[in-house]
Amino acid sequence: MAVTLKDIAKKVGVHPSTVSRVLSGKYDNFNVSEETRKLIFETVKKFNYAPNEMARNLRLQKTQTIGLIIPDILNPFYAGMARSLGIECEKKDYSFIICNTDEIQEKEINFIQMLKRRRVEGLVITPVQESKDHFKELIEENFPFVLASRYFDDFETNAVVTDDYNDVFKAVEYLIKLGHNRIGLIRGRKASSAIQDREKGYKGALAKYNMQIDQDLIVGNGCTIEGGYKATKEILNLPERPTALLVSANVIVVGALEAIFEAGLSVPDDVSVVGFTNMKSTPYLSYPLTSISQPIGQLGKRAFDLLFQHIQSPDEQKYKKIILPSKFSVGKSTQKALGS
Amino acid sequence: MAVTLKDIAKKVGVHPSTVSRVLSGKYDNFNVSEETRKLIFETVKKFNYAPNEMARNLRLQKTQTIGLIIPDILNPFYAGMARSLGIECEKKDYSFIICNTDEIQEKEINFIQMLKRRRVEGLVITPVQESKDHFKELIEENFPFVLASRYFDDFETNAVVTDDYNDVFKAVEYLIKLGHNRIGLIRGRKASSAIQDREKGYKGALAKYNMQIDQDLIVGNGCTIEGGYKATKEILNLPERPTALLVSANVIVVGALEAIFEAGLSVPDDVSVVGFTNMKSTPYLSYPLTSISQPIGQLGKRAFDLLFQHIQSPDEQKYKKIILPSKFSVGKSTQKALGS
DNA sequence: ACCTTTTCCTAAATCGGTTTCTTGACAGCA
DNA sequence: TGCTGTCAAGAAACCGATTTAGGAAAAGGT
Repeated sequence: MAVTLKDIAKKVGVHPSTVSRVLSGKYDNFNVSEETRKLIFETVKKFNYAPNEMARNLRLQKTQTIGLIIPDILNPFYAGMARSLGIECEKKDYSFIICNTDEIQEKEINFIQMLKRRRVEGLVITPVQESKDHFKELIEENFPFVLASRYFDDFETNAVVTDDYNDVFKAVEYLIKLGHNRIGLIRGRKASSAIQDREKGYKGALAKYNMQIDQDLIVGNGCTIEGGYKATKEILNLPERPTALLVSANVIVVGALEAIFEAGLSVPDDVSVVGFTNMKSTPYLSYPLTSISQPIGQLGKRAFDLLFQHIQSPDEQKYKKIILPSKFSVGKSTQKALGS
Repeated sequence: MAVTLKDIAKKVGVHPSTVSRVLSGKYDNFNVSEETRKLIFETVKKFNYAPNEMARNLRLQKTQTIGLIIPDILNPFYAGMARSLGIECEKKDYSFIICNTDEIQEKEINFIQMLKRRRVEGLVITPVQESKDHFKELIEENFPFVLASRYFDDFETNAVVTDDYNDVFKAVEYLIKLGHNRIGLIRGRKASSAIQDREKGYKGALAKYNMQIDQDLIVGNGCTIEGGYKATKEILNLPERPTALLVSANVIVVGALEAIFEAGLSVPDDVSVVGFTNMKSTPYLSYPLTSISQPIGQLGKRAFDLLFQHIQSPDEQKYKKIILPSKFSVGKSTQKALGS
C-alpha cells in the first residue's frame, strides 16, 4: 500500500528513527550528516512519502481534529458558523467533523460519544437542551468544549452567544416607538436558551413601556419554515390582529411572510416585520427586511478561539461566556403604526 | 487520561487480548468463560471505557472517515449535498471532513494531500477544474473518489452529476415556446463542466429552433450574488434587451433579480426569469420562481453509494458516471413574450 | 598513546488496540 | 497410567510513527 517511513529508511539504508528525526526537522543540522539528510529528502520526494497521521496521532496523543455538533447545516446560520470555524481550523492545521442533530437529543449524545471515541480534541456544540447531564460529565472530565449560540444558565461552561435579550429588547423598543402596541412574537424552539432569552427581551421591552403582555401574541415552537407559517397564521387569525411581528429565528421568517401574504396582508402597511437574518435579501420581499443581524462569523471564530485555548492549556481552564452584540438594521419591512 | 483496554484488563485480572476478544464479540460464547465475560462487561461499564479509535484504526488500517471537498458550504447547494452525504455516512458508521476550496485550485490540491495523510478512505469532490493532473494521480493509485456535480470529459472517473445539458435545453425550449427570441444566459463559473454543459444546452436549444446565437446575450463568470448582479446589469444595458433570462447557477439569481429591479423592470412583465434552485421561495419575489430544481439530496446519496462501493471492493472498480435529471417547475417568473 | 568529546546513527520502548499462535489445565477414554 | 481433545486465557507480533537512551567511530586534546 502506501509508502511508510520504514520503506524510506530501508531504501536509504538507515534506521527509521533517523528518517523520523530528519523529517521532523527538530534536530536540524544536528546529529545527522548533511549527506544523509539530503538522501532522505530525495527519497521521500521520489516515493512521494506522506506520513501516516493515524500512527503519528496515536503516538503523539492528538488528532488535530475537533467536532462540530449543530442542529442542521442547511440552516444558513449554522452553515455560517461552520464556515468560519473551518477558516480558523485551517489556520491551526485542524480539521473538523460535522454532525447534525436535527434537534434530537439522543443524536447529540451519541455524536458526543462517537467523537470522543475518535479522540477529537474538543467540541463546538449548539446543544439541543432537552437534557444536560452529559455536559456535566464533560466538565468533570475537563473535556474541552464550547457551546455556541446557546448556553445553560445553571452551570458554567465555555460559551459564545449573541446578546439575545438586549438584541430583541432593542428591536421591540423600536417597534414600540413606532407606535405599535400589539406586537406579536413568533418564537423559535422553546427549549433553546437563545429563544428563551429573546422572549424575555420581548417581555422586558413591553414591561419597560408598561405594556400588557398578551400570551396570545406569543406563538410558535420550532425552527422550520412550516412552523413559522402555522404560528403566523394562528396569530393573524386573532380577533385583534397584531400590527407588528418579531420573528425570533432566521428561517421561520420565510414561513411568516408566506402566511402574511396568503392572508392578503402587506408588509409593512398591514404588519411590520422584524426578523433575524444576516442576508441582504429575503424571500417574498423586494426590499430589505428590518432585522437583527447576528455576527455569525464571529460566533464561529470566537468559539474556536475559546476551544483552542482550552485544548492548549487544559489545566488553567476558566470558563468564559462571550456575549456578542448583533446589529439592528432598519429595512423597509417596518413602519409607523396606523394612527400614531 | 482516558481508560484504556489495558486498564480494564488489569482491573479484571486478565490479559488485554482477552478483553479485546470479549469486546469485539467475534468469539462470543467461545474461548472465554461466561464469568470472565460478565466481569469484563461490568468493568467496562463501570469505568466508562471507550476504545481509542485511533489505535483501532491504525491496527485495522481504516479510518471510517471520508473527505468532502466543495467550493463553499454556505452555498445551499453544497450544504444540501453535505447534509445528505452526512445521512448516508451515519448509516455506515462513517464520518466526514468538510473542506471549502472557494474555487481556489491550490486549496483543492492541498486539501487532497492533507486528507490523504489523514488516511481518509475516500473523497467526494466538486472540483475547481482549473487543473486535473492530481485526479489522474488518484486514479493511478486507485484511490477512491467521486466527483460531484462536475466531471472531466477527457478521462473516466466516478461521478454523479445532473443532466445539465438537457435540463437547460428544456428550459430554454420552454422560453422559446413562450415566444421569447432574445434569451439571455447569465453564466456561472466558466471553468465548471456543469456551467459549460448548461451553456451547450442553451445553444443547443437555440439551434434546434434555428435561432441565432448572440454572444452578447451570454454573460457572467463566477458564482456570487455580486457577479450575477454585474452580469445582469450588463445584459440589461444592451441596445436590444433580452426578454428572458436563464440564470445558470443558484445563488446568482439573487444578484440578477437585484439588477432587474434596480433597472426598474419587473418580472415577468418585462423580463421572464428561469433560475436554478430547489427552494420554494426566492429573495425579491413574492411568487415562485420558474426554475430547474436539482436533485441535491440524490447527488449526495449517490455519491456516497458510489464511493462506498469503491472502498468496499477496490479491485473490481469500474468507473461510473451517474446522471440525474432535474425537475423543471414552472412558477410565475416567466410568461409569454410580448406580441406573441 | 590514551582519554575525552563530538558526530552520526541504531536500538528499543511506546501509543492502544487486534489477532494469530501457543500453552496449561482438565476431562474423556483405552 | 498415558494419550488425546477441548476449553480458557496468555504471549507476542503488528499497525506506523516518535523519542529517549545508548553506542561506535572519528576528531580533538595533552
